[in-house]
Amino acid sequence: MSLRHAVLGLLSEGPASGYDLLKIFEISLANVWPATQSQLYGELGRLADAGFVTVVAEGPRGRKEYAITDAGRAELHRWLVEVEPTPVARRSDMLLRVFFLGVLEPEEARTYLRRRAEAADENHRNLSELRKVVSEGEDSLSVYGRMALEWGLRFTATQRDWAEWAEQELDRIRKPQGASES
Amino acid sequence: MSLRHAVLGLLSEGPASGYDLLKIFEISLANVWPATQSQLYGELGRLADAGFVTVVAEGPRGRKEYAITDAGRAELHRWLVEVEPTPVARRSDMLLRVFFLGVLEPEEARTYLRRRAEAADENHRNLSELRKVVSEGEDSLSVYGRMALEWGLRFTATQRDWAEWAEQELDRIRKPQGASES
DNA sequence: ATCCCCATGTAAGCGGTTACATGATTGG
DNA sequence: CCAATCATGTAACCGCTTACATGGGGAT
Repeated sequence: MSLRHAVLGLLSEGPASGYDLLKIFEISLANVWPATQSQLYGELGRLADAGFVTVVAEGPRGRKEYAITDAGRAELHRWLVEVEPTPVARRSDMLLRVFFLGVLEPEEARTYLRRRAEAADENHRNLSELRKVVSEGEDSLSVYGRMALEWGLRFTATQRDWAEWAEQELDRIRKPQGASES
Repeated sequence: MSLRHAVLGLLSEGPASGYDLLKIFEISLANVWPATQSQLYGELGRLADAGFVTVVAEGPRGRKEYAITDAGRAELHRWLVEVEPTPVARRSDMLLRVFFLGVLEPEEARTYLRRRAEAADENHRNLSELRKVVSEGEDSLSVYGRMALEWGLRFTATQRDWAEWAEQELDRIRKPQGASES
């Protein structure tokens, strides 16, 4: 149930409409907690029912501006300090495929790992670009967002290095210990 | 829809019952693709309907032994070589919290990051232990399982290092560039 | 006999994705 | 006036989690 806390977190910086929040999700939280329009409006309704947010203004086109309440702030704080984060990579179909590499031809397995390294490297480059773009901005979200971005950079680098190592490892597996050529 | 391919992958090593598969999930795939009993039996039924597996034997207590079919093997192969793996860490409530570290007292934020480092280190130690346990075993699942385990080791180490870096970074954020003490 | 393990199944609920649906307002 | 954008909402579906439910068979 993190979407609700993502919303509370964003509203803790100031009031916003569902539409505003959606934009913020797209530009700044997209890489850590993507949310769809559908989900967002639903959650805002539930948050209002629970008393964690209230409608503070109504604008044109039925626009509703929400603000966080004291109860909402308390809930956000509780989530931040008391709730243990869920393990990051609990499910990975990328690693699941690794378990079954044995059913592939050696060449196919190699290609798979090679592609993992390339994909990781591409992600890494994209994040590097993103860092340049967001390097200004002294608001809280930007400052801590860069901290999260650093995680992404390190993570993708690790992923790339592992995939390259694993590709090497394939040879070791097929040509075991004592094997000498010729 | 990776559960079905996890099942196909396991059955590609030989026939097994739902119960057998459940045990294998618990001991070897638990860290990459956990599955519950409930899910597993449902999926086996659907796989049979789709013609990817068949019941090859019935044992005591209603036990049904499933084997993969040629169509199942083809589907497994297709999934392995053609389907792009989904990005590993698409959602992270651990990183989501990082975005909102600004709402906490400096001391609380520091505690949060410290705990991340500790948790990562603990995971790292657990995986190191696991590696000792599974270091034998020359079957395909063990060999490639160790490759996946190496990913876990590198990943948890990166996570720990990042959290330690981020904790340092907190100071830099609160005491900006030109600030001198006294 | 009894207890533990083997063994399979069903149902409710939750969060997320995709698609559908509608309409107002503003800028060129 | 027309298009793009603002703006909110509903419904169907899918996979995962938790809990419930039932019963047979082997070991001591």
